[in-house]
Amino acid sequence: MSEQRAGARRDRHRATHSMEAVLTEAVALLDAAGEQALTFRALAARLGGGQASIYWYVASRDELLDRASDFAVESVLATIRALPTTDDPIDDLRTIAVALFDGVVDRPWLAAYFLRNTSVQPSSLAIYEHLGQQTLRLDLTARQRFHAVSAITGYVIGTATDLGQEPPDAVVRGSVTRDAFLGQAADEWRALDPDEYPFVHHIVDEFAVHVDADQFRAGLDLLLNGLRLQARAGDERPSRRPRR
Amino acid sequence: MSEQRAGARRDRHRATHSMEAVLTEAVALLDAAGEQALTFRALAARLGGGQASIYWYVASRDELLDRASDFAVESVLATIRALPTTDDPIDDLRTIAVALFDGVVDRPWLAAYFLRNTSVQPSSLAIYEHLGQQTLRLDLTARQRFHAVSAITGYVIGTATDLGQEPPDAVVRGSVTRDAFLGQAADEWRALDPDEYPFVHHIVDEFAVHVDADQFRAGLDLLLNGLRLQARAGDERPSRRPRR
DNA sequence: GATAGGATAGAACGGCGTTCGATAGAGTGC
DNA sequence: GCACTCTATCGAACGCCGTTCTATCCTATC
Repeated sequence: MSEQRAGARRDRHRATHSMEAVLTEAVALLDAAGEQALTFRALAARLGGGQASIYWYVASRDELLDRASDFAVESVLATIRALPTTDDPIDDLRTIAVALFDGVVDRPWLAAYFLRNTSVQPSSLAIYEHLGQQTLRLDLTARQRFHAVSAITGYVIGTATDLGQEPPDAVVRGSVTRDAFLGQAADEWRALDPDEYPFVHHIVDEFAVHVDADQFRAGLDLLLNGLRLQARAGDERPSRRPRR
Repeated sequence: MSEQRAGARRDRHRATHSMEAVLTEAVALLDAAGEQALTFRALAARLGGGQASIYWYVASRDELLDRASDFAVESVLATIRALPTTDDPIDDLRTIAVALFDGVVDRPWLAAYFLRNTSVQPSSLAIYEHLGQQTLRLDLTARQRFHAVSAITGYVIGTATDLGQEPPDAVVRGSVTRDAFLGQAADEWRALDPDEYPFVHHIVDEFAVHVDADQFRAGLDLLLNGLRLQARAGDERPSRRPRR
């Protein structure tokens, strides 16, 4: 019995991890307080072990960040895979883009991952492929398809990074509502010289009440309408097609 | 004379800075080796003084980064201000967007700044205003203009961040050309299962020879064509206009 | 039982941002 | 000429960070 007690006492300061546990806790830290909150000390504390142990699973903090990000992207990919398809490839592109946006906008660290590793990691490449397959159903050249998918991902990730910014101070703590915060920023805009900033004054009321998701959707529709136009142009010009 | 020598000796280990010198050297460090190369120790060494002195000009590293970024954006803004205008507001939007892209794509740290401070800093707000003024010449609602300008900035900054990534290893040192690097990535794509990745195989040849600036321009044109379409629709529907 | 290797941890190192207290020099009032 | 103030600078230290080194425990295998 004394040996058992001694063993139990030893176990108390000895933790057992696993790759999945490491990544899950890393994602939890990232979600809680952003990229800079992911430290080996904080992660080790969550796992109940020492910092050095984490190095058995990853070689560096950069690799930890990459693996944790890819881990999170996998769930976004699963969502996208489960989306239904319609007979309109443009609509399907929109659906996929919205799903990608939704999966990234609340996780700024994830957006940075997409921008960090362009099409190197398997999950992000799979998302790229999913978008691309919809363009195969449109009458476009290979180059136009390449450009279209790159444009969509650039727009989605860029906008998600922009809109995903956490408000500077106290909106998170609930002491200030999002509307109040927007209203304050709008007031600063209204204080600008109207002759020098006519556009800012023109849209400040829209800005004050805007919804991020609507803003994203509106820009996405501009892009997709442009793409639809391009596909129709290809459709109506038989000279671009192989001779019959 | 002995007093003069003593004074000169004292001056030798006493540096005099200025806000402009601090920001200039900070930008030089950022350009040379990216955001993480901007350390107070490295900056102090460049300025020939102590680290603590820098805190007289900025309160923190974050503020240093913000001020250095705004300092750099000012030159982009100057470029944009000097651009000529035509009778086609869409063309002018394109010109401004390209200038913004060019000013940001070679400076990943600048793109991060745009994503960090959405329309808080004066220079980026001025660029926003410049884009917006072109939309005032189009037949759109205030909301449509707000969405259009947000979409353009999101696309430009997002794409610039993406394409501005420095190649992982040795392209910078010149040991590997950009084409060879692209070719290697393309070969990895070609090794994927064609049934699972039909789109990647479809566009891999375009990817292997693509030019970043062309890719950006193509996506921008999709966005602007969508916007032109929207403006024309507003033009052709008098019911949307005030009754005569 | 002995042995090998998978898995864990303590302690330390150097680098980082930041703070503190001291102080040199330039300007000001008398 | 002198005391005083304010601007600008600096060395030294603190605490946190990623990372490494080394020692150890635990488990499976023979």
